[in-house]
Amino acid sequence: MPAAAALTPLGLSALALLTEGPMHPYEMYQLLIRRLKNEIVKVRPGSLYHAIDRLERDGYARVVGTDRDGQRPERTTYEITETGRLALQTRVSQLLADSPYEYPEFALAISEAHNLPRQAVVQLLRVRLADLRRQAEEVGDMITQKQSDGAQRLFMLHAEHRAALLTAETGWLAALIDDLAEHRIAWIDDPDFMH
Amino acid sequence: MPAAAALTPLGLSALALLTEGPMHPYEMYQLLIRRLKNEIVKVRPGSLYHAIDRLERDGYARVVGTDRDGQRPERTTYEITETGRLALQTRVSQLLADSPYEYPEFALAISEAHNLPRQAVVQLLRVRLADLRRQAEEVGDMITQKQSDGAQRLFMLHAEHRAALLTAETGWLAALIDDLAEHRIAWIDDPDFMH
DNA sequence: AGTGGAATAGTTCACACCGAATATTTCGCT
DNA sequence: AGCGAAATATTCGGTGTGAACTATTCCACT
Repeated sequence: MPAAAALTPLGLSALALLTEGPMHPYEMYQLLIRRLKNEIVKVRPGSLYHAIDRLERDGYARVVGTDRDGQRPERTTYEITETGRLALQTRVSQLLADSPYEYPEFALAISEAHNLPRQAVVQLLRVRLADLRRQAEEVGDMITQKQSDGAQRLFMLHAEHRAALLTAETGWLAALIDDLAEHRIAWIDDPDFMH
Repeated sequence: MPAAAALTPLGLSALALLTEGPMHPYEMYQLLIRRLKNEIVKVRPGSLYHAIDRLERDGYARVVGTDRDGQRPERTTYEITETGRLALQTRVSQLLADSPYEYPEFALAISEAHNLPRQAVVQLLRVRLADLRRQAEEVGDMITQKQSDGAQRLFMLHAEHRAALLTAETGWLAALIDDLAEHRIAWIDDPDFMH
């Protein structure tokens, strides 16, 4: 077993599912979609099969047999190993304490925004702001709705987190747009801009 | 020229550099590092060369010649094309208005946190909180320092953005840790937890 | 003056991952 | 009978990463 690189997000999610019992890949796919994990990790069939292969290769999961339902393609069922359980907990711990910086593309966009004229930037940011506000509302609704369904708060933490970030981002962005529109920030297309 | 997929972050950065004049890859690398773009995009020599090849393939940049300094490896100099300028502005516009959701790994970590006992989670989150606070302070210092250097605010926007997000995240996290530590959130290892 | 190790200059390559597209079979409907 | 959707899986090209590789310059120490 060579090296075993860190669990990728999808690998981690798959391994977490195996914690609930043996499963075949397509079943994992279904569950991930049904549980909306799709909002938290990017779930694509192709990537999932690859991720599971790696789990096996690294000794975190093993094949417990293949069956077939009628004449449908054959399914391989996997189960988690002890090493797998350990790896899962280890990785979750790591990520909780210190998830690595992720280079949001928007940061890049602002840092290259000077390639566009001020007014264009203002317009574009207004579009973004509207969109962020919509998302914030969506997440907010989702939370209150689940809450009234009596869902455990434990399972809504990620939504709360997202809500907090969205609020901060909309606030900051609204202020920025204002400063830009009111010429409180010098821009490269100002007549008196110099460097 | 087939299709030309969207500029990747590194491709975009490289193209933006070519805006300032013809350059060879290593020079771009140096500049990116010196200007701390490294904090905004992941800059690795290998990826940069690939990214530049793609710029050329897609007609956004073209070779203007190769020279060599003594017996050092030969360098190829590139310049931006008109299509390239257009593509740059188009992509920046897109990203400003609507950068796609990026699946922060921490969200995944919280949503799998129930695989660990409550106290472990509290401990780990305390570590993260300390780290986030450190980062927030760093960014804050960076901003005030550059400000007193008389740097244009235009070039500090990404730092302001990051500061805003860090503040929100530390605030939310501190509250969460409290709620967890004080048992205000039911956890799977509670004696009376049920679902 | 000579030697050897770090730092700089500049690039290439093999491998791993992701994700879109694409099979292939079977079921449920009309 | 026919046809679209579901079930299940694989293939393949694009991208990024880290190591390796070549060649020079700088500098400390003998």
